Amino acid sequence: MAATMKDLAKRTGLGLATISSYFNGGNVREKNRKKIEEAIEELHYEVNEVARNLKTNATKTIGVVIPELNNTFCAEIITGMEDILRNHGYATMICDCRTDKKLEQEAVEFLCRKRVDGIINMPVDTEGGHLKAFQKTGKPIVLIDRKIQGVVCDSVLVDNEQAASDALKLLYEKGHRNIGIIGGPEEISTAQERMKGYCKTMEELNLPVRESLIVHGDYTIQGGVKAMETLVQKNPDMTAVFITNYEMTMGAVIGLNELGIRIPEEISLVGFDNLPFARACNPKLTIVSQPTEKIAEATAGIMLERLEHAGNESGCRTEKLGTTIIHGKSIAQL
Amino acid sequence: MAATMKDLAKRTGLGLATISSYFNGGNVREKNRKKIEEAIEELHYEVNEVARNLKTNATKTIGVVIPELNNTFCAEIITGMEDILRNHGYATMICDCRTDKKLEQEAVEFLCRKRVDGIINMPVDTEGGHLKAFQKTGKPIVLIDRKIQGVVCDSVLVDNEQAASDALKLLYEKGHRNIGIIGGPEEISTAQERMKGYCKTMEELNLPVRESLIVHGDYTIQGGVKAMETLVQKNPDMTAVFITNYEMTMGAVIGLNELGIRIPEEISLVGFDNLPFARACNPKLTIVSQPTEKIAEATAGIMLERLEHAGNESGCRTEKLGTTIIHGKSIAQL
DNA sequence: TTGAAAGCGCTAACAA
DNA sequence: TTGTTAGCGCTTTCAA
Repeated sequence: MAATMKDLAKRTGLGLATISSYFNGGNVREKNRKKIEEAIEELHYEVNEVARNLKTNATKTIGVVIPELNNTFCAEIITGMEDILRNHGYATMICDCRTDKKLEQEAVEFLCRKRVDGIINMPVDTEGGHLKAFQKTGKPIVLIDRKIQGVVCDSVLVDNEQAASDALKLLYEKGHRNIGIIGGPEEISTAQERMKGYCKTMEELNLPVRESLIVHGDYTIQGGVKAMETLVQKNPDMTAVFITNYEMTMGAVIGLNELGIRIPEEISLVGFDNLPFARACNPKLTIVSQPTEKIAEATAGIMLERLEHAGNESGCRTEKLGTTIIHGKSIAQL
Repeated sequence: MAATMKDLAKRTGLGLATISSYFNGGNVREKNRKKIEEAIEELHYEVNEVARNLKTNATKTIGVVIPELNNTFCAEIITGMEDILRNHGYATMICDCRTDKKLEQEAVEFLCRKRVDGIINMPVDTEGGHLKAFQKTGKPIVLIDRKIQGVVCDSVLVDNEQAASDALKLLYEKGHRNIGIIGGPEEISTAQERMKGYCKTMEELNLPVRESLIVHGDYTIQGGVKAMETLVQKNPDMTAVFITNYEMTMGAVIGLNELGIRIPEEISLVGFDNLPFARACNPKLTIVSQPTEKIAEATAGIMLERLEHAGNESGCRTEKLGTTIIHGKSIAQL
């Protein structure tokens, strides 16, 4: 068994409180400090956080529930958040729910039992029922990327409507009029917003919003491949496509390559996310880039504020971040 | 404050032991079972794992320490492991040490204080000093992907030498003789083995191992770009390059594209990892593919066995898995 | 089958 | 500055 504070006390002849005080930054006489440090060394003592957490009723751990860890967008955000939270003394417990509502619900319950101090969630269940029980504990919840109906809490979002609008206008300026879109799952707010941005901007530009130019993918690579095939087949006059997430962008490129359709000579493309991939494509892809680093900072920032100024219930904050377009060579000038 | 078992006891008029028994699958009279369930409902009771963990001296949590979460190879393995471990009742605590030895050491210490039941590590520090203290606790450690010197424990590896050899032979068969390699950091065992496979196979094939054909990259995208630039500049007669990890493969493709060098007409390529990326390249990349799913299964499997048959010290197991070549169109027939 | 009580390792209030 | 002590929420003996 590992050494305990009691062992340290016995070894040094000091009281438990002195030992505890040593670990919690209290005043300990220099001589005793030395004694304690020697004992720690000899006994290979390591604080037992489990016991500490039980006593202090705080775990210094934040639960993170995401749809898919194996997804660059998620991974980048998590990497950034973990870094910031760790630097503030908070650990991170990541649960990948594999885009499954039931697993998501289980993940939240699990984290609840683990008594995490807060939850960061990129939600799969758009109703938000999975968060209700946790919210009753009064601990903070921060939502990222996607809005949900039923839960009142902080969130960090991206201006998806504007992002889509920017992409469309860019294609328009280059002379494109028959512009297809590969949208996402209809129940996800980001997909709705990007689609709305497309439709609104098409109308603004006096372009007809034709049914056949709209395909709903499922945010996966294979979904992107299929969606591109459908678009190409249905729209012989289409000159450009806007793809609304990274996986489907990859899929769209695969689809075009496999159909032997040249980018941008035959079809122009505006993709989404993942700069290195865009750069590695030949020709380089023009993409809408989401500010993952800023999302991470904003999310961690809000969480830390809630944790450190608990009780300071200042209504719920919503941070909305802008996207940028990274120019490649995947748009032909018509 | 959240409800406790005491509250349930009070509410139902039962003793603490009965409540505990209910949660731990013991025999509880049907009538009391009902009462307890009602009380749980009313009080929104959730087991406090922190307290349970303190008492049972087990957290049912596995620490995972990796160099970079935002790396498909790592992310895929973790996703697979997490799934298996969760299905066996174990949670996962992931620490991304950002390829930093100091952070890696801190991560292990942190997990130690958190009293995780075991650690899975893709090591950055090849000396293994960071694991020494944890190993003294007698809890299991499973290493993935990379060997280290000082620590005797289970590991799950890939046959990197064979992987490199396969790639080389494939290029040789297609008529290539001046074959460059973009290797990894010299201290990492996977990089050493892949390099060894390259050198040995070149000799076997009676090809001179020329200094100028060997570049050591740093396993990053930008490193791949630079390495490819160097290789091309130094070797006008080089017809093919073998790249030894995914990030550098991406970098190599970017480098060639930016130099305006055509694949495979001017330079043939064998890359590493990430099938979707290879498929999205134009032309499709031929790659060495590592069995991430199998690595995940093997690692989780060994860990679970150690956890469930603790004390059954059967020496250390080393699992070595094979790679496969996925054929694309990035090799020219000379 | 159930209840009473001890104790896991720690923190913190209080007393010295 | 240090020691004593209670108790965080749970599991687990032991008795009933």
